Amino acid sequence: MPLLSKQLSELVLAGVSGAQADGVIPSFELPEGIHLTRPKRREWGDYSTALPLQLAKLIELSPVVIANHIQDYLPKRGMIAHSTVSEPGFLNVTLSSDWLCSQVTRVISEGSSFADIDLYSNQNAQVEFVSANPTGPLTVGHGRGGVLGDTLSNLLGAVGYRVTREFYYNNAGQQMRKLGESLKVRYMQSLGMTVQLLEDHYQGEYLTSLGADLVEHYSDSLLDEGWETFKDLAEEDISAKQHRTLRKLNIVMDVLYNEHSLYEDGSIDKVVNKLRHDKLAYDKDGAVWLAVKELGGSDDRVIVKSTGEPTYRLPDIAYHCNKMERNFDLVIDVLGADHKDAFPDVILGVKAMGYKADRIKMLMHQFVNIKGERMSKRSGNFISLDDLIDEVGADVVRFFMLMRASESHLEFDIDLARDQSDKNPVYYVQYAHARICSILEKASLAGYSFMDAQLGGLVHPSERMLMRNLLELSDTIDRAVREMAPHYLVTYVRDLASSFHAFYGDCRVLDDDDIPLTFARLNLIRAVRIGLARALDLLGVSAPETM
RNA sequence: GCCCUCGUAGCUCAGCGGAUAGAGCACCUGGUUGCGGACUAGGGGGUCGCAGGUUCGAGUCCUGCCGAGGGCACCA
Repeated sequence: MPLLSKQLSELVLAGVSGAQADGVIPSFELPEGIHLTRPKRREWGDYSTALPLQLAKLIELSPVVIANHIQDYLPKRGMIAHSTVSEPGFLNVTLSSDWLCSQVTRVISEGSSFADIDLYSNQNAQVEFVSANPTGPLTVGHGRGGVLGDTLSNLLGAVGYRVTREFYYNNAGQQMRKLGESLKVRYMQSLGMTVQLLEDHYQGEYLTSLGADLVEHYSDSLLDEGWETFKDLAEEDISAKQHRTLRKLNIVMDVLYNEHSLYEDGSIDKVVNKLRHDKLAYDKDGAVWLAVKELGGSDDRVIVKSTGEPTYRLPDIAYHCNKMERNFDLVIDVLGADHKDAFPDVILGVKAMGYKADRIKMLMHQFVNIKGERMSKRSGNFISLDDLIDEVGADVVRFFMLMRASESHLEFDIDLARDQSDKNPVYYVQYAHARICSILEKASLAGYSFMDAQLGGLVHPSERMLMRNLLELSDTIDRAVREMAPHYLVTYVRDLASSFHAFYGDCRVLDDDDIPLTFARLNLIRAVRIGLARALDLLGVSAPETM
């Protein structure tokens, strides 16, 4: 079904063109769509537009006069009950109750797909996120990227894309050698030998315990093995743990893409050769440089070190060329603030390779700051994503990670997150869902059936507000996708829960003295339940029937 | 020094160029002999960092400055 905003927009534009056809206002090219806002005061109706104010520049009439002309030609049947004009030139519309009720019926018949938008079907999207290297446990920062990427993927699915969730990891280069060496030291220490880690080795406790595990399984039989063996063992173990952590958050990747394969299949060489051939890469001081300035960027960068090893930029470019080869219509990189500055260089590199890189978008997120008395007991100031999930639960982690705009710093309040009371916004929303389930259960036991309900009479302000909020899900999804901003969905679901709780206080659902109203309200809350469940599902948060 | 993000109520944050800037928490006062009180109605609390500019209209766009975070490697 078309977006609520689009339907209204078309009606208003029909009013404009009607007025134009009669010569009441001059003719000009109509805009694609108009901007609607939810007015703050009830007497201004359900939606408002400042279109007359904007048109006043174009056509030399006062905004109020224009608004009145548009209003005269506004189609009044159907979704709009009536309209008003207010100073200094707003056009306000009020939705008809019958139309709202008909939409409740529609929501119930369409079920969980009621808000899906068929906008990008047959298009493929790829979302790359987390992309941690297999050198240690995932951090809470990875958690934010993970939840953002996964939820954005869900949203893309809701607008029709076929989505590939992808995790890119760097298992090549000197850092992996250091990982192997570090594990070997831990292994030897676990055998009682006196060896020390170097300063630039991986100091984490997880390698100590892995070293001990290796002693248990292999005794001292690995002593003659080189760092490569230990690297493989560490990589396997750490990767498995990373994905186990992600699975706890309901995140399952479709593709794991490793950097090493780009060396094996010649992609890296191909990039260097082509760039050199096109004079977009050159040799200097024994290294190969990418001519970023030539490409319109800031500073030239080394892509192959004088040691012959590529820097991370080169495989990144090759990897993104590979994405282009896979013909995705949309490619999104979810990156932390610490990695985002490399993105423009990669895009320039991809363009230099002859691809249309404007299909590639970046979703940047700021860091997570953990706040609270109850930090992890395990290790001082460092708390891993795994610890955090164990501490507060997956639903809370996902919800909290999505509460803020991604470009804002996120303060994760562990004390609030652990609080299983009304203070916690996750429970507030889930409680609304559970409450509805409880009423529906009670209704079912009392013998109410939903089949033949005539929906009407839902005219209480709380009912209207609830219906209106419910129907905004598709607009919310649309906007969240357009702006790559999943947090709009959190705002939506909190608003919907809030308007349900208000409705619950104002309007009793089960009322044996008014069966028609009971049926109508039962259907209303069934529809609201669908909306809550769908929004929570997109967020990757559970919608419990009891709590 | 240069680049990116952020700066809104005591705290954490929403706010799609429009009307009297909102929510949660905290604080104060009410509400259920009702379908789940994990609820709800109301109150106090604001120089939207500062200064210019664009606009009929700026928290929102532009410029400069201040502050916080991140980046500016032959690390990723």
